[in-house]
Amino acid sequence: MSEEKSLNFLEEIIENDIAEGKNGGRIHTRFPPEPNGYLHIGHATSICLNFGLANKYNGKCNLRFDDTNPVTEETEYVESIKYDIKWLGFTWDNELYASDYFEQLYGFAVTLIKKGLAYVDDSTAEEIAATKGSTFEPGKNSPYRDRSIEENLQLFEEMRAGKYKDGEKTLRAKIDMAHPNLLLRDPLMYRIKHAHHHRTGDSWCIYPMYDFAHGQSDSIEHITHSICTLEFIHHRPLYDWFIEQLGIFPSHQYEFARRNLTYTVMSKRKLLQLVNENHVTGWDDPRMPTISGMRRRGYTAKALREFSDTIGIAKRENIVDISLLEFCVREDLNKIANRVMAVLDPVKLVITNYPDGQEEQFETDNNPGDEAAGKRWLPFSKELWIEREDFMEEPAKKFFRLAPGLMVRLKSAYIVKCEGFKKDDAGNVTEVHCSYLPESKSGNDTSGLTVKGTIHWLSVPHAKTAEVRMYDRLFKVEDPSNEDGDFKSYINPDSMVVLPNVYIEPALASAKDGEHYQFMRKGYFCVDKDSTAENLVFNRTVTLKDAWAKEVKKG
RNA sequence: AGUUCGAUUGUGUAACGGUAGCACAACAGACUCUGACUCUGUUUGUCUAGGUUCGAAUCCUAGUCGGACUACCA
Repeated sequence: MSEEKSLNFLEEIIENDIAEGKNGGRIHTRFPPEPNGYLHIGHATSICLNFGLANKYNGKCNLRFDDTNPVTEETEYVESIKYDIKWLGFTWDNELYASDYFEQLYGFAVTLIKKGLAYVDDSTAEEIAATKGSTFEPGKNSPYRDRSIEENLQLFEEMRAGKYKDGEKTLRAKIDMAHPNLLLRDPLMYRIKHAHHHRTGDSWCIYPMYDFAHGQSDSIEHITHSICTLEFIHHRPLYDWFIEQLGIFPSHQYEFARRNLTYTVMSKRKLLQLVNENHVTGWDDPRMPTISGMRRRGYTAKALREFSDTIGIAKRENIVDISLLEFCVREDLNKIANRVMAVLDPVKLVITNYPDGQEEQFETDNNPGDEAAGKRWLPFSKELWIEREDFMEEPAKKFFRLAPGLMVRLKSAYIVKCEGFKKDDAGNVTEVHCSYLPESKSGNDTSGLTVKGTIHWLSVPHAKTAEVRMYDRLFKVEDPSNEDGDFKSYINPDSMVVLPNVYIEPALASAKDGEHYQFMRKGYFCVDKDSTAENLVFNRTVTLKDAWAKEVKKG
């Protein structure tokens, strides 16, 4: 496969810029999160994009926290964001903060005042909103719009000095109240907030608006390609206006369409609701589309990067099928996860012709696709646990498992033939009775038989137990945000089903937090951080593809 | 209404005037000591209407549909 991978539209722009010698061929991107929440899969895409582009074109990528709103931002979020980026496999060139530029930004504001391009406004928030106009109506000039430069300078200085209360005054850019782009109708540059900032403490009581900080921060850092999502496209003319009036480095912003995923929600507001209203256990609940949640669920960084690569990047609205994400997760886990046996819904299998009290050990591959993963031993005895669904009293068509008269291979052990079963008064099968073929021993099979089915099993006296949390998609509908009514009414009630007593191989008892396993024929699972010495907890990361389930569905 | 971005199979993304391709999903089959993995094959697409051209997903015109914008949030 030597075919060239085609370029996405950002790579095309970058390669053109390099070809034309723009910025001396230098490429510098940045990832600019606000430290007011946890990163989600949408951010992961942006991280992969920005860091990936820098890597590909031998450039640099900064991590810059856009921390211009002290009320919502916290150091805790800074730490979680840094952790997630590192975990995803990326390293930033500089760790920066918009708050590092507060003094410089203040200077920019003074410059604009002196050029007659900014003014202090005494209007209230309501008055400003009321005079903003609308998409079909121009706005009205503020009565304070024509204050003298000297007066503006003095008032702005007093704002900084703490002479005024929150909301009493703002600094606004003097652009055009009739501009067709609402964002250019004298946008706010500074507001008063007597609030403690996570980094600058109490040294400021005025804070720049995002729009007055973001573009200039990029400029200060000499970012060549400032990449963000489409909803900021209307802000670009404003950033360009500030940059031009200030005569500073012309960073250029490029916008791409944010990625949406089926069966989930992505907005911070909605995710926050899920957490606050206890629909999930926290930001890192394995059902959350947060990076921390997916990590806990057992998704790997490699799978997330692969997913990001595969879905590509464009400008049209989209909703990516979550099965693609799941495919990427399986693809990676298939390579790295050791196979083990676990019986989730047990029924006892008794081998009638196996001697009482006899035990054997069978050797089996940890990963048949990876010799280096090694082998392990499985204890075997007369009584085994098997999966309840692997037995049918009256077998369906194409059912290749156990039913009276049918044979299966016990994985890595013997071929057994079902001779009968026992039921309780309620009609539930309590025991399956089989005979085994001693000459069919795995690895040394002289029986000459081939059976269609192979099932997993666990020796009753040797099996240990664990708690298993079976996760499924969080919502019942593809696009919960687009349905009528409250998105939360579409939560999947079965998104987490806890199995408190699952049988596992004895070797699994020492599994460690975060380890990935494939429970053969059942799916990929990982050890949850809630595990204790007494109670091991596994999360189901994702199921295996299941052709039989499809067959059953078809009826 | 204004500004602005967009429209290629069920989903995502290519094709840069010259055979509409790739991945996922779906379907059919092969293989299988995991009904997994792997492999093979199949179905489904250029928003509409005009125009330019030997030739249009691509260029032009007009329309249609969808998104975003009217926070002292980012």
